[in-house]
Amino acid sequence: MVLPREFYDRPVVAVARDLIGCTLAHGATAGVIVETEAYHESEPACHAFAGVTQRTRVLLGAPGTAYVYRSYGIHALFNAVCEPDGVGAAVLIRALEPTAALTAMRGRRGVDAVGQFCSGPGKLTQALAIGLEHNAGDLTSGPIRIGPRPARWKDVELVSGTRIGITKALELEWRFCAAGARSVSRPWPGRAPSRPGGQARAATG
DNA sequence: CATGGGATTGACT
DNA sequence: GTCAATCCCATGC
Repeated sequence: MVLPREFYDRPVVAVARDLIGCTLAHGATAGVIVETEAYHESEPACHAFAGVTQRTRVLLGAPGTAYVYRSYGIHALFNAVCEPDGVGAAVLIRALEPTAALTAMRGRRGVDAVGQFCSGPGKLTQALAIGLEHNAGDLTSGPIRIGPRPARWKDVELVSGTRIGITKALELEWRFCAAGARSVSRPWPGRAPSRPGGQARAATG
């Protein structure tokens, strides 16, 4: 079961929220999405802010397409393109809770702890063997599959915060996470180390 | 054609 | 806490 193209043809922040709790699978490996960030051409942290280039062609393309790019020369980061064709917007998948083929993930990641398999945008692509060759692939018919929330994730509680690792548009609270998720990429911005959840706010919808 | 900058991670102090 | 690895892309000559 795969989410239809219409799911992605909506405001990117709504899609980022709704993707929490959904499943991401490639081959035998799979996990539940527990952390996302939204990016939109209207704000400068988005690659599409500067307009159409060869790099952003996919990002500005049809919703329900994979946008995979290399970060810091090392890591592949996976995004789901959103909003109508011609609008540059995508959801960055930042963390998963691993659910299938954990042995394969362990081998690819080279670490023992399940909590380290997919707790970051570069880690999950390595664990699921998602690479630049998947850029521009169709998420509704290709090898990478995003499915609806399993039953126990139907009413997942969300927290929101500001995005991570960027230098522009720092004020936007476009990062979403499943409350209590263990496999998150980084501590919540501004929270005290000894007080988990300190500045995280419950998402209103 | 040369250069600078990352939507990161892992190792080290 | 700091810092290097490493490469694609956008920009500017």
